[in-house]
Amino acid sequence: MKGLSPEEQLEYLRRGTVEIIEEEELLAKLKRAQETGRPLRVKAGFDPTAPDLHLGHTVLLRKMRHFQDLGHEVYFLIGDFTAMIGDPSGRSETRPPLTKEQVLENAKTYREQVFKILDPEKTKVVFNSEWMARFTAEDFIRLCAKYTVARMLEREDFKKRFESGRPIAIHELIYPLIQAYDSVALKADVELGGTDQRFNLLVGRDIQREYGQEPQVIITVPILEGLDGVQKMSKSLGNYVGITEPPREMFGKLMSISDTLMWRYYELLTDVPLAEITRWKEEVAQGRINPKELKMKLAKEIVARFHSPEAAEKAAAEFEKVFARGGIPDDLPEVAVTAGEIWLPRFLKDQGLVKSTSEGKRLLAQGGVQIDGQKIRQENFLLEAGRDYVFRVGKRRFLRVKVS
RNA sequence: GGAGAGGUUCCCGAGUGGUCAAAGGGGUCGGGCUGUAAACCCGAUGGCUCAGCCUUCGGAGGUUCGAAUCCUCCCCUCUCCA
Repeated sequence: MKGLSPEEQLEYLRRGTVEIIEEEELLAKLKRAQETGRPLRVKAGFDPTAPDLHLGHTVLLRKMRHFQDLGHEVYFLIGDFTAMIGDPSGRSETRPPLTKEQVLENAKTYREQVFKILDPEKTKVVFNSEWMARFTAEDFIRLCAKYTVARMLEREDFKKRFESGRPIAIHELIYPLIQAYDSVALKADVELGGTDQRFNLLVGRDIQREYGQEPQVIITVPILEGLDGVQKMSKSLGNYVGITEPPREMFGKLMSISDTLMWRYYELLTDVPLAEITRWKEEVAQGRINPKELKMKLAKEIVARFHSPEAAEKAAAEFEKVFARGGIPDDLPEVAVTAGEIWLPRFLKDQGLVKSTSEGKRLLAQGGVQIDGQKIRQENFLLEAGRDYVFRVGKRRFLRVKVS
């Protein structure tokens, strides 16, 4: 990777980005890095409140990794100081401030998860409290003096709120300045962020200039759509694939995405060459490839990355068995019970297969409950001694019941 | 500080004294069709010891045979004026 020319590096980095401001500057920096042998300092900030990473976060992490593969230095910035302020980007609810212990705990989780993608050798984890905690009131006012209210109000959401008379707390206006100052403190050459960070990243350029530094290049990456294909992937929307999820879950979730979304995931979550993806699209359009095959391939690749190739193969085989051939999973949860007549709504609830007896009744009535492959609709069932039954509720909930 | 609007079931949003566990839409779940894709069709969507009962309409009281709907106080959000 290090053998690439600056032009080739730029090409490599361009994939899956929305915007690079400015490309010429990046090229110049890449050239200089190669000439001087001094790698670029690449920064990306993370909020210490959300240490549970999902595939959406990995779009950015992968871009960071790309820089590392090219020999550059990545600063994984944990915004513990800024967490006290709360980034106003997007939502409006205030977040509770975190304690030092919580921050450290979250940072630990970050490290565990993030290095599934980043190269630990080339990653420097830093906290902005390192420099912000020492920031004096005087420093702070000097920083504030370098930007104007009018410019701050150029940001889309501030502008809208201001024009419609909705409140903008002053600390919200400060946030971009602090983030920008982080770039000064780190002497960042490049800052990466999602498209929703665009404005903040741009402020970083201005502030660096004010402090006599060469402005950072900013690179924005798309916000990944969640499993629904519409809204951004997020834990609270429940449309995410967490990177610590078990292989089976990961695989199943990825198989349920739409074909359109599959292309998007290929582009942003894998290193499959774009030319290859384009070719596949044509072959699918011509009916020469069943998109399902490509989706399996995608799911396998992602599971393999976060678990192992073996785990991926196993997940794929089991998926085929259970969903394509109507079989049952290899290892399903088991319970031992005594023989007798049971009332299914209660039984299903007690076994955790449904949330309430009412839900159990509903599913039964709707044909969503199977025992040994037979749809069961009546609420009472006789468990015979010495037999095993396999319960299936909905598409994916299974339970083996051993009766004695 | 003053004036006004509003807080409804996961979300949006109807509902102004009984026929309201509460319209409609979204989401979700189940079934059908499939490739656990999309689209589409059907159904469900508070809980329970389930033809009945219990708990829900910001909170606490009150009026009434009966309240999400009326009254009182409180909490919260928003708009306008200062």
